[in-house]
Amino acid sequence: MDAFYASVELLRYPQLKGLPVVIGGGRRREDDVLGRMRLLQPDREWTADHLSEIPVDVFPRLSGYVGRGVITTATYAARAFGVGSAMGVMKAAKLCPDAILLPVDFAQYRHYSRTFKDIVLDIAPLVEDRGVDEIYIDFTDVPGGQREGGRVLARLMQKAITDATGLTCSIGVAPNKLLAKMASELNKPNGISIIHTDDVESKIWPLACRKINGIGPKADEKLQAQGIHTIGDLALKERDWLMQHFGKSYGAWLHDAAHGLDDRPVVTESEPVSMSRETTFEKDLHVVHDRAALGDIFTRLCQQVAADLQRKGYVGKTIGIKLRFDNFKSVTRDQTLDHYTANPLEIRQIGGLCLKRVDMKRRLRLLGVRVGALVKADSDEAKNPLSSALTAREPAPPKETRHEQADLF
DNA sequence: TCTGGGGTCCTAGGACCC
DNA sequence: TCTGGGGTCCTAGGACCC
Repeated sequence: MDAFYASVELLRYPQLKGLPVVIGGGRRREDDVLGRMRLLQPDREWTADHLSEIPVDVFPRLSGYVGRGVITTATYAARAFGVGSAMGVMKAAKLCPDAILLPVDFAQYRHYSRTFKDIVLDIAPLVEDRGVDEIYIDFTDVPGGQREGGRVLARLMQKAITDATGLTCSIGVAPNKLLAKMASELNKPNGISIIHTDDVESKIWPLACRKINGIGPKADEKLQAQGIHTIGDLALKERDWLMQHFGKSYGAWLHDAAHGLDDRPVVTESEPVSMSRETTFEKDLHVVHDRAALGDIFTRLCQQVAADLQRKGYVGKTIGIKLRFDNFKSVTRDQTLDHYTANPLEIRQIGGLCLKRVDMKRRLRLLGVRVGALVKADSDEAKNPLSSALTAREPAPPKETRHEQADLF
């Protein structure tokens, strides 16, 4: 298989190029720079067509920020200050107070995401969705896909995307998904990189292990402790040794990944497994003291997740809740029903039972509701969950660990 | 000044069945 | 009489990704 990995770069203000900019935070509508321009210059029109005319000094800075938001992404100039994705905004503000802070705008991202994916689908039909700004493409059977090792097709896509959206796009080309994704990062932004099997030693092995999609902070820490820093270090380790230290499955995968091996297909269709809604409070809430507020938030989350299910046409039979305490420890509880539902009242009721099984001695910072084990609302399974499981047992009743405080919830 | 929200997949133990 | 083994489902937690 030949794979592309393409990701678009979403910064749309040319006047901010080269400046430290972070996107993230949240809950602050006054961050809307177009709104500020309408106030500053009400005599003329300010729409998305005029983004490039907004003076740099009108954009809000990190320094004034108050809240619990995190950074979604940052420009390279901002990263030079040590600011990066997933970092708390308050911490970023300390590192680089003058950086420009842009709010996340999911409605706009969805729009550009759709355009980006539609353009690629027109050119190459086998596309795997990896979130708003990323896709894998299997171009093995695309006519002309092999010209210049894929570079011609990659350039064509880049041009089509930029013409339609004004966005830049980085593309990696390789024999598989693992290498295509790594290739795409070698030449950002708006680059094209091609990696062949023979290039793994020279182009991949010098990279840090973290660059492999699937090695996160925990695995990396463990690898570092073993003196394994680069992918080359990893490739030198015996398969058996890795399996002993990292588990049979993960160890074998590490070994394959370090050698650039990956046989996962590009998956064009998939069904959702779960849907959830969660929220972090502006201030930690106390189960007793803030009982009414928590109850309202909980009800709203149940309504939201039910609406999501109904809008997308799914029902689920595992209802779960998630709590995060003030010490950042999380717990989850769930319960599986003998039928499927997308009913907010039922989700709320079962979720309430799950809550009672949690020991609430600390203040809460997050509450979430999840519905899993999804099937399509119009499927046979949804109408008669026992039809495909005539021998189904009565699920074991959840442990009756009731906690008095939770009753107040 | 800590640490969002929405997901997927894996592991591991216990229940239960054959 | 102290003792199977395989398979699936349920639950909880955690790693990881975008």
